[in-house]
Amino acid sequence: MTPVHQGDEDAGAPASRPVAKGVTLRDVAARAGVSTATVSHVVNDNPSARIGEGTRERVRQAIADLGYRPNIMAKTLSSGRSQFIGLVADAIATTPFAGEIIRGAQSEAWKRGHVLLVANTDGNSAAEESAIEMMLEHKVRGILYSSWYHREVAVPESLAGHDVVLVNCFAADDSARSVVPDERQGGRSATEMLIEAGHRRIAFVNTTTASPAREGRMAGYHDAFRSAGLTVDPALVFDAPPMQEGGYLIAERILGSGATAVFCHNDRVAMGLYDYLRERGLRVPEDLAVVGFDNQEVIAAHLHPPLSTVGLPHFRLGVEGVRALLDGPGPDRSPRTAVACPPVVRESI
Amino acid sequence: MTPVHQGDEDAGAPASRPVAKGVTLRDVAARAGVSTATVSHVVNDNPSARIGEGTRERVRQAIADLGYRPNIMAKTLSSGRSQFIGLVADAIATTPFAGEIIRGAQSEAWKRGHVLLVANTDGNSAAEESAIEMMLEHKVRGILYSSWYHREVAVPESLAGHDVVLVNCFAADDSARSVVPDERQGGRSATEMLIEAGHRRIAFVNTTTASPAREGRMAGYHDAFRSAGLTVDPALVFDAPPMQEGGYLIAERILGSGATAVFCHNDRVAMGLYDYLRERGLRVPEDLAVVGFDNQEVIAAHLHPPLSTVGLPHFRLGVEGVRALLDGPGPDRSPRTAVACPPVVRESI
DNA sequence: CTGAAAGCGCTAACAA
DNA sequence: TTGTTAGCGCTTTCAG
Repeated sequence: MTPVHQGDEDAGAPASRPVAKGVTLRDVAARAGVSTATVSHVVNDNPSARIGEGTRERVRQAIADLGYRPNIMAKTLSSGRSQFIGLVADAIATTPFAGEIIRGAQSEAWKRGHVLLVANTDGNSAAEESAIEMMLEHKVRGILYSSWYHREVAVPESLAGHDVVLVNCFAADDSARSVVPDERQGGRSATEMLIEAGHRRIAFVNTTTASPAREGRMAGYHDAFRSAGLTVDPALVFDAPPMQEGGYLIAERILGSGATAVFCHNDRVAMGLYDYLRERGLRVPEDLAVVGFDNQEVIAAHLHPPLSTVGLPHFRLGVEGVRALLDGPGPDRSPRTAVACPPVVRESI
Repeated sequence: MTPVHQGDEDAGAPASRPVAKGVTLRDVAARAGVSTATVSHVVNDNPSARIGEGTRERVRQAIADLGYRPNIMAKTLSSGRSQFIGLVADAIATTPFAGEIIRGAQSEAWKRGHVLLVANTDGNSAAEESAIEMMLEHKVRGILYSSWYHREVAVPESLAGHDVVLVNCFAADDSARSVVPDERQGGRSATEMLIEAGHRRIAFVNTTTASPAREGRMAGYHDAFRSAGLTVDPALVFDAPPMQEGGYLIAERILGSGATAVFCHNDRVAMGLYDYLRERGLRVPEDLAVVGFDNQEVIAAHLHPPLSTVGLPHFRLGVEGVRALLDGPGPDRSPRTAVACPPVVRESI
């Protein structure tokens, strides 16, 4: 803002505006006529050192004039604690899911004055090793180990002895804290949307793949029936590969089962189902009410009609991950934190 | 691997395995009976200092025994150069696009021994400012400023004077180098797929939004006709909002135009078109051949039939971005690098 | 309320 | 071929 006179002792200062390059604490101290310690104190608002308002002001001015910017490396080295949190992800672009986890973690880390060191490994364990190595070299405060889909993982050897929290995944032996989506509640919510709309013959297309999602959503489906005083008809429960093709191919059997509504394991399956129905001239929700799972934006919100579904809380998973890391185990914190999957009502019911 | 005897002078070494915590260069030097300089040289394979094979081996051993891990902060501080590259993104999860850019950049940065500091701003300029500030504090070697969709941007003030390359975006005045997709060639490739399949009445559904994509793909569409010795029929060129709804609503007019094929501005438009056709009992490609643009995996690969399209080279955009940054302007490097958009042939033609 | 000084872990001349 | 020795920029007692 203000034109700056470079210190006379600094020959060859290039030009007009404040040069951030190489301005150190010492330079600021010199210009303000105080010691480096004092500058450090005002920069960090150190409470244990009361600085006079006048001095404080002079220092601020000097900082502004010089365009001073603290050197984090030096700060970290000197203080012994870094502001880095590592996040290793097995995917980053395959689905928006991983991206949401990263966004959540980043947002929370940011708020608490930390910065995220992200590495994606694409599931390659060599890449994973070097990512972890890199993070450790940067003296990260801890590591978030995440998966783009909810599953059990083996925590890498190299992470032993470090502060780790598993995000969207968990260790069989709970050797590390973890934050996961509440699949069961999600399955229940999905089913309840249909029950509340008056449906009784509600089919469920589960995935063919063993996974926490498969078990959890199934349990939730049962929960919903039970607490509504209804009973599940096993003839209404199907298995299909968790993708468009799966939904498309199972459609005929669903129609044949006499179901008036169907809860699909995920949005892609629902999409395949839509395709089949449309080809037969059938309408959603008049001929068949549909609810999905995942809330994959590209799909769910843009189908005809827009698909009611249950969201996977990836963003919050990221947030809770860094909280768990930064706040430590805590007294009332169980090793596994379950984050709710929110129902998203659109027009397919 | 091998049980370790902690140095006798180090009282209270906790236990069994090598403790990475707090092992410094000096510790290694002591154990190997050499100076810290020597250790530094072998750790960095410093060519300007020839170290005897014996010494080298002893040092390696000491490193292994102690579980030594270099402290990057100290290294950076001391050497004056960091290995960080900043990447500011305006989205990270909204579409897989941004994710691909990040993946590409990360992959290339990694190869060259650098680590990416990613920040997503969600288009919020306050967030952007603090992200940039953070990166500058970390003394990044340079900054990649990216957009999830191809567009013109205003390079933030705060980036002035720093090494910047624009990824998937560009500055009107070319004040910074940039790497962008070759929309024109993409549009041409899309059209050519159809021409080569024998189509002559090829409709084009462009977007209603002014953008490099709109201009470029349109130019490419014309290019393809021209070089095939054909002429464009203006009655076959439509505009529609670049989403499912757009494709769905424009479908009737396309059908009415007598086109046998259509090039859609993007995959989502193609998806909407598919919806309409299916409802009318029409078939792709028999009744209408369709090609999209973007190659949005979730959509294109899973439509019935799978959609032929043109890919947006996000991964390579990321790669080229860090190359441009690390390799500098170079002699034969123009301010804007265009990366090819590869045609992806599936079954809709 | 403010300053002096000893490092944090590593690199890079320069000596030996 | 290897060791000595200044720092890099900042934090943090401990004095004054």
